[in-house]
Amino acid sequence: MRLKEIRKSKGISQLKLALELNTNQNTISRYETGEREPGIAELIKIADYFDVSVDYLLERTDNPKMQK
Amino acid sequence: MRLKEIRKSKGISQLKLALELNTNQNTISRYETGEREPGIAELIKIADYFDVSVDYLLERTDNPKMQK
DNA sequence: TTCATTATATCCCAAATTGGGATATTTTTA
DNA sequence: TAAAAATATCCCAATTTGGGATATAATGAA
Repeated sequence: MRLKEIRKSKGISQLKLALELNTNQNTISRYETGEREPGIAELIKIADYFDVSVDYLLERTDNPKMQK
Repeated sequence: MRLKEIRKSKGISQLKLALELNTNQNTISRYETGEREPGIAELIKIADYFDVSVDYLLERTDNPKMQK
């Protein structure tokens, strides 16, 4: 996941992101370290929050935005 | 997930898909009925097998292909 | 139609994975 | 360098998962 990179580019902390997504800071940390992975619903929440495609979030494309 | 629709458009059975993805027919069935959901690795396997974007698979875009 | 075959859904269960609270560690900054 | 902020890790109960087995549904040939 490109989560850490995206989050940092927006300049927000794990804690702030966690609050925005109604989860915990440790959960975000574990997504970023790859220790755990989000389910689909969470994946989509993250992509939507940052306004990027899931494919981009998963490092499957260089283009951040999904096609409509 | 748009899995059932995509699979049918390719004219293959759950069993054949399961064999291609090294899993079981009942697992595919449950993805299609929404009873269970795949992890990220499986999601990507499915998208790659059908050559569609994860966003398309997840019904987040009308365009099947991801951008490179 | 009926019977056989193929396709799909569901049951049970052990194992793996998850999220949260608490806390430790690391990083930043005053 | 001490306090504060940010991030990582520990433990654990609870949820979720995949697989084997099997039930149900759909297809189609005779």
